[in-house]
Amino acid sequence: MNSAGYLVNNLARLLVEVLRKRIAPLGIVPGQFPTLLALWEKDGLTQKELLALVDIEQATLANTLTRMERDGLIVRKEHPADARARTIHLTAQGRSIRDSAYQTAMQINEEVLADLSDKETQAFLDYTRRIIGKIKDVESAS
Amino acid sequence: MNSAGYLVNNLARLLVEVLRKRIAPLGIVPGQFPTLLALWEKDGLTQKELLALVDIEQATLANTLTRMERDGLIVRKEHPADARARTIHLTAQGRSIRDSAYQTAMQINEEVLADLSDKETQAFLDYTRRIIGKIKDVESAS
DNA sequence: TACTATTACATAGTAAGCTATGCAATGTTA
DNA sequence: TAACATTGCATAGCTTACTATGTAATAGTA
Repeated sequence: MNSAGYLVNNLARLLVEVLRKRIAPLGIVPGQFPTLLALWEKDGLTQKELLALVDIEQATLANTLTRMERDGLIVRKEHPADARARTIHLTAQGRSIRDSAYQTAMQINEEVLADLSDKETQAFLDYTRRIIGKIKDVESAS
Repeated sequence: MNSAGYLVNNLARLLVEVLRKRIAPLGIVPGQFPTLLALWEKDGLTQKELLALVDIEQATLANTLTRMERDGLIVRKEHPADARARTIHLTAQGRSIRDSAYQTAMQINEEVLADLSDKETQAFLDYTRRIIGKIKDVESAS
C-alpha cells in the first residue's frame, strides 16, 4: 500500500473530507468550490465558459450547477443571444460566503502543510504538477 | 487553482482514470484494487479483517464487495463460528488476474513518475505520507 | 432555403466515497 | 437467565466523478 497512486488517492480523500467538515457551516460542499471560485472572480458566465476554468467534465459541471441552484447559491438565466445557453449568476447567499470560504481553504492549506518547510512545500507542489503533466502527456499520446 | 488540495485532487482523479482504462480488460475497476490486493495476500478473511487492511469505511467496503460478488471476483460464505460474519473468498477468476493486475499497477507507477528522479520520487512519497499523517493528527485532535 | 453539422446543455447510468441507521447475532452482567 | 450492550454487516441516501447519449438551437453549406 505504498504506491504513489494509493497514497495520492488516500490524501485526496482526506483533504476532501476536511474541507467538507469545515465548509459545512457555510452551506456548501467541496464539489461546489471550484465553480464558486470561478464565479467569485467573474459572475454571469455561461456553462461553457465556466467549464474552461474548472477541470471537470461537462456533465459533472451540469449536475453540480443543478445542486447549487437547488441550494440557493446560483440562478441560471436565459442567455440574451443564444437560446441554447444560459448564464450563471451568484445569489446574494452565494456572494456572501466568499470571504469565509477563501479563509477556510487557506487555513486548511496552511494546517496540512505545517510539517513541511517552505522549500519542501514548493517541491511537493512542483512534483505534483509534473506528475499531472506527465499523465496528461501519456494519455493524449495513447 | 494552485492550492495543494486542488492539485492533489486533480492528480488523484487522473490516476484513477488511467488505472480504470488499463485494468478494464481484466474485468475489474479501481475501487476493487485494494480489496484484491489484500485477498491475493490472504484469502478467506472476514469483512472486518479486510476492513483493517483497506483504509476505506465499512459501508464502502460492503458495497464494493457486493459489486465484486456480482462481477464474479469473490464469493461470500457463512462463517463457521459466527453467524453474523461471512468469509470472503476469491473465485478462480479473481485469482487468475493477479499477475496482470500487479504488473499493470507497477507499470503505471513507473510511467507517471518517469519525469522525477529516484530522489525526487522518494521525496514526493515522503511529503505525501507526512501530509497524510498531519491530517490524521489534526482531525483526531478536533 | 432546406439539409446537415455543430454546439450548449441535460440526462441516464455507473462507480466509489461518505454518514447515519437498521438488524440480527453474540457477549456481558445484574 | 433475562435484559442490555456490542459487534458484524447491510442498506439508505447523499456527493462527486466518469462516459455515453439525447435534445434543442444555431451555424454552415449545397
